[in-house]
Amino acid sequence: MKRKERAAETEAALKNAAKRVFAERGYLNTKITDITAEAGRAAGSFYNHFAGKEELLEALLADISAHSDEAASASGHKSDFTDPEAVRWHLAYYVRFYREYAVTMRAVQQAALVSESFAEKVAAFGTAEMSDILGHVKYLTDAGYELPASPEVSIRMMYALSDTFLQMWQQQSLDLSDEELIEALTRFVYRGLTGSDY
Amino acid sequence: MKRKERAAETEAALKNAAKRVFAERGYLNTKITDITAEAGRAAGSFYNHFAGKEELLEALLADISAHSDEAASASGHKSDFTDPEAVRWHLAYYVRFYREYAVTMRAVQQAALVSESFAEKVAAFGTAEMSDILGHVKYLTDAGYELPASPEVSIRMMYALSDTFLQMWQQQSLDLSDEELIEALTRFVYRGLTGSDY
DNA sequence: TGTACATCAGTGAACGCGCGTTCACTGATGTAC
DNA sequence: TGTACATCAGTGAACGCGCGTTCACTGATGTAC
Repeated sequence: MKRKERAAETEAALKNAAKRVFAERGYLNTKITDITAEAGRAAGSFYNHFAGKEELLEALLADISAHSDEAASASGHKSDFTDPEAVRWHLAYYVRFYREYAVTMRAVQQAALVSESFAEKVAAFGTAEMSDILGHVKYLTDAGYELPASPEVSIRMMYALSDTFLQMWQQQSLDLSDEELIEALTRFVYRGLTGSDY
Repeated sequence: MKRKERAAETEAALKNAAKRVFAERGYLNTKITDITAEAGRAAGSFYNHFAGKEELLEALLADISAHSDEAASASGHKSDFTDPEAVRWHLAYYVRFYREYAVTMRAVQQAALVSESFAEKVAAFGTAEMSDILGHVKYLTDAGYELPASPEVSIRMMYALSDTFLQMWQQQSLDLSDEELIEALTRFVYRGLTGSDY
């Protein structure tokens, strides 16, 4: 079984090389030969493993789902958003997630600009996350808090904020520690949703 | 002077065609021949007016600055952010701006993924807007409000929210009227910045 | 005002570069007997 | 265990497609006299 091992090694090398190269110059700017060169393999080798750049990206995406599924329903999960700690927990989770998979996430977002199928994936991912949170926000309205808009719109604002701000943070390295970042987001979001401070 | 007129007409036709085509399939997906075809001109004609797709985009961007300069320091400008109306005014201004120039703005953002020089333009635009707002936010700290984070970070959160949410709104047409959109943003931002409702 | 020539905007076929993709070949690993 | 053959992962030069860009040409507009 040395053959399959060797193939698996090459496939892993290509995926890791791709992540490095995507991080450096972006998905759209990356040529297939950039990836194979970074991985130290011949150009032709790529096609033993992937039909093209898009399929490689799908493989990277599949890796994420695999890992994040096992971490789902993680311990400490609080769903009552009247408690600022519940909001903080979710944002912290998101920050950790984003940090770990930032390269692939950004690559997928870039691919979505050019490929219909990736655009759909991104949209689906977004709505999945949103429906997750809808229940949490219900605690707020039940407790008499007035959201800034409808629950759906409020959540989308929350995501718009978190997502883009995290991106800024990663790229231009606002010099904020993880804790400061999470604290800033939590305060802004909690205030925005509830209309009151904590 | 019929010659210059004709040239100006063609140039305008190319720019308008480009905007239409960018809106339809995105800047990165657009070929030069897509633009010339949409404009009803021969492919070669393009190069009488622009050195390439990037230069055309720069021309579109220049059009924006030209128009938005004249609208700058517009009437009704309020800078004291302790007044929710001042926040609303700025967000409304931003919404109008974004709606009018959405196509070009999105094209520039896409170009920034692939071109160093456009990435710099985007960054510069962002920091320019930010320094604009810094003074407005000072009213809040002076009045004893506690921002969710440092002024710079707070403003970046405000922009992250507004920018991305507007993009969502444009693309997937959340069915919100202009007024509802502005109201939702204003409440979320005002609450986020001040920690109190209005 | 008329004529001869120059210049310019526009045309579209042709060219050529860049890069994705293929394919004949190599050497190693697996299989059959 | 050994031998002969088959299969497979990897190689990299070559191929060819797509698209940006060029350029010889056309017809119209401008200029000189």
